[in-house]
Amino acid sequence: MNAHASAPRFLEPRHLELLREIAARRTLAAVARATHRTPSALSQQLRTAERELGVKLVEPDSRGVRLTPAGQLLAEGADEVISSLARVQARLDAATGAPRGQVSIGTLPSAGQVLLPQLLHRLRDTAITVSLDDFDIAEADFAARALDADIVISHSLSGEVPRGAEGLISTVLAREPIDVVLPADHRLAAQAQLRPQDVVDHEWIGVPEGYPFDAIPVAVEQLTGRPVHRALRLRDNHLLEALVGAGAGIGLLPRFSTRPAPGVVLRPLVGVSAARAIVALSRPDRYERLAVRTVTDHLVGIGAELMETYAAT
Amino acid sequence: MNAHASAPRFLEPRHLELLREIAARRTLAAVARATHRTPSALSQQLRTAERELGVKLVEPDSRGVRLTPAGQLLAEGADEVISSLARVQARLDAATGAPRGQVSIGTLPSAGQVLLPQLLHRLRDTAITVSLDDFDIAEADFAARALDADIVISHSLSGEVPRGAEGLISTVLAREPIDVVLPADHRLAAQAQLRPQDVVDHEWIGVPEGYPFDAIPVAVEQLTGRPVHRALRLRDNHLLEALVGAGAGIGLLPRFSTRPAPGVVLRPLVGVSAARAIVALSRPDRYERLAVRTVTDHLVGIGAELMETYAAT
DNA sequence: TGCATTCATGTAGGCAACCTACATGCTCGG
DNA sequence: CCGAGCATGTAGGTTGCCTACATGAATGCA
Repeated sequence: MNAHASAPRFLEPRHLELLREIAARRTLAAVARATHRTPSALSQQLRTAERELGVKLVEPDSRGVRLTPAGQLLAEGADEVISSLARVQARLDAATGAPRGQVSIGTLPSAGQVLLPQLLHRLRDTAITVSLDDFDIAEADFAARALDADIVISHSLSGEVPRGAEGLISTVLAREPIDVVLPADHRLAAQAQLRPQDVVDHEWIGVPEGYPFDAIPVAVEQLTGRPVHRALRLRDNHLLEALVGAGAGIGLLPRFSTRPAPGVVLRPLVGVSAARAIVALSRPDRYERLAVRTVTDHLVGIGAELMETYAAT
Repeated sequence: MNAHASAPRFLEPRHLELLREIAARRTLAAVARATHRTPSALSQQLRTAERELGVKLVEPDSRGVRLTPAGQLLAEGADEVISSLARVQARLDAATGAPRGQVSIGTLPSAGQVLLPQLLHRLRDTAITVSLDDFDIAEADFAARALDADIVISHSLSGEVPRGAEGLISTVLAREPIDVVLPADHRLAAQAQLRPQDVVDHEWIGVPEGYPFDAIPVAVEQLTGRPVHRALRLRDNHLLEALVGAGAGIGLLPRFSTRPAPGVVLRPLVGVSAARAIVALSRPDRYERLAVRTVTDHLVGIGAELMETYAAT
């Protein structure tokens, strides 16, 4: 653990980032998958880092590896260094005028559907390119995606920031009402708006437990003191809409991203808090990049336009 | 100036440092000399940096180069990044227990003579190695040496920090009286201490103009209103002492670093400020390194011991 | 208690990056 | 007008990083 061979002038950001990734993902293989490299490459990098620094950075730990205290220290320092690098780069980009580079976005399908077409339009003729991933997951899992993507478009019904997003930069893009979706010939369709006691005794099509939308039927149950019967639990909004149209029950859909099909109608739900916050999440060091900030700013603008559009109607 | 080819994940510290060096040294050839590389290597690095960033960083400027605004921006950012890297490294070193690496010291010969033997002794059995350079130069030139060395041991008669050392970390290591050196059989040798009017009319052996010690005869001239006659101007203290012993005149020597030869004696000079501050200078980013701080701390300790030793006698 | 899965790590070879040596061309000063 | 000093280009060697593949260890399930 001695015999350090002519250490390079600097601690290498490459190594720091690797350590941070290991700290976050717990296993070399996971880091390798996330960074599109082989575990072998990472293992070799670790060894050269250890050789350069003269310290052990990882230890075997059952099936995987564990950071040594020294490794952990560097992993923590990584944020500081990488943020500083990104800050300088951002200043350069700002001076050069045009932010550049690839911004990776992970998004809910429903929110992405209304936000991203506009975004791509706005990014046309800029040096920013976008890579996309989409997923529909439990509220608490959105934060984990901020490891992979520069910006995660998530939603929260519990407040302004999704659970688990502590330590992330979170920006509210819009507040979107969640409406009740009914067959057009449903008895309740005659009412302009619906109260909890109107809907509690009908057959529901819900979402899996832990999914944000589930907060609404839960609130209805608490308010009325009666159980909501969820006949089905689905993730995909369009599938749900189709089933509602087929008379399988009533459901909930976000207002902006739903253009009701002929057989169904949307009705506002009043008397419980029935809205979601659409929130962009970023890890602080990723948010230092000007391109990332720029995209986030655009998303804020698009969200504001969206709310205006619907407020006007 | 477009067509950026898959920029690496990070701004490279290597490039930032290069730009900072160019900002400081004004010419590629000078940087090449200072970093022991060829100008060609630097030129190529610049081109790759420009390719990666998609910005021109330098422009031809008469015989040399000049940083573009973008280059200047990055050169300024370099301090931030490199300091941050060094800070993390310092934390690692502190945790590992032992600071490591090479610390380059540039020093005055006289101060080095009394400080460095002790320093090397203290660094025995540590992982710190020292490289040395020595020079005897004008007070205002010491700061420039902080570009090359991690620690510059300099001195100032004008105050606590040498002129030109703004922006550098400066640490006072010791205050050393400057005594008058006389032939042992000189008439003034009978006095325990000497006043300006005692010495002004004798033949002096001085230092080149601008050198710190010259401040003392200048003060004597101002105080007495009479000119000091400098028969010779020398840099080397031992040479001066030998010539004083040979009766060529009287001179000034720092007390700690002079062990008077048989034929000469030292006498304190009172009535003017006759002392120098021995000061360690470091560029802030270099000072972030734990090894550099450790060596500086040792120097402070050695300086304190030195003053105690002389106060006791 | 096997047996497949999931890790980490080692080796060999390709590919790109960096540097030196050398040559060329430009700019200034005598 | 010529030489000194500087930047830049090219060719070639060396090093470093990564993939592909093989090995070995630990885990969890039948």
